[in-house]
Amino acid sequence: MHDVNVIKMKQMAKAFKALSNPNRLQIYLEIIDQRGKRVKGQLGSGCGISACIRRLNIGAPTVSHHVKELVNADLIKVERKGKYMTCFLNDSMYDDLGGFFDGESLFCGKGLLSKSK
Amino acid sequence: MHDVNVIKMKQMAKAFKALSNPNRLQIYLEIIDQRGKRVKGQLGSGCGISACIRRLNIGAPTVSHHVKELVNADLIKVERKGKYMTCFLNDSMYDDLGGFFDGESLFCGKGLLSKSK
DNA sequence: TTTACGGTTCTACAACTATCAAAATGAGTA
DNA sequence: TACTCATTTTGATAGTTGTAGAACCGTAAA
Repeated sequence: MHDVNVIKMKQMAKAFKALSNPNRLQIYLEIIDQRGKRVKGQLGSGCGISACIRRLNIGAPTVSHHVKELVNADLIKVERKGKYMTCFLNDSMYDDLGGFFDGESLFCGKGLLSKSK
Repeated sequence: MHDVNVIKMKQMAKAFKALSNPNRLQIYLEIIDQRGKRVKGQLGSGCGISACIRRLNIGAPTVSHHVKELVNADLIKVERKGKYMTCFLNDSMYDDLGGFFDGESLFCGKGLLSKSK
């Protein structure tokens, strides 16, 4: 009886996990901050990875790993421009996460859990 | 130069970590679902722990552990009613998390990270 | 082509996490 | 008091995660 909600919930848990590490959360915030946001199709300025590496107190391999996790959780997208890597916010996931806490969520008050009674 | 935002961000990371486990997320959703919500001061029906234990496929000690983590992350509150334990949503944290993703957050576009340039 | 640089992959390890079983606690009830 | 039930604590274990170091890959500039 696999509900669409169950899938979405797993996706949410994955996103929360990606945001649960302070360094990863900072990277995510930096990406939001650098206006890689609300520019579907045509990309905004985005956020360079090397900037993150410089600002955070962790090594390049670790940042690379974190970025991969954020991509894997659908929170951000990355794009290669020649030698450089730029990160952009995934707007739809950002919106989904916002919807999760707005009291109108698919998850609250119906479906998923309440059906098991 | 410890900002209030830095503290808040750590709190957020902690909350996300608490929600990053699927079972814990389900418990949280169940607590929202059972109307332990929007009833400041006077508590709603809340969510019994034994109900969670029955519905989730994990043992009582594990549920107890998860509930403690949710409390520790300020996501929920618990109250003993005689023999039973009841969980209630922490509204202010719920709102904070919602605010995180609404584009108006303290974290976006100013403070915290942008100040480092 | 050689060099430099941005970023990745691989490997390893310490620290942490989820889970269970068993024992303990605590509150109501007989 | 003794008994029962709900929940917690303790202890153990299997698995996961964050991180760094070393080596590597791709691109661009000299």
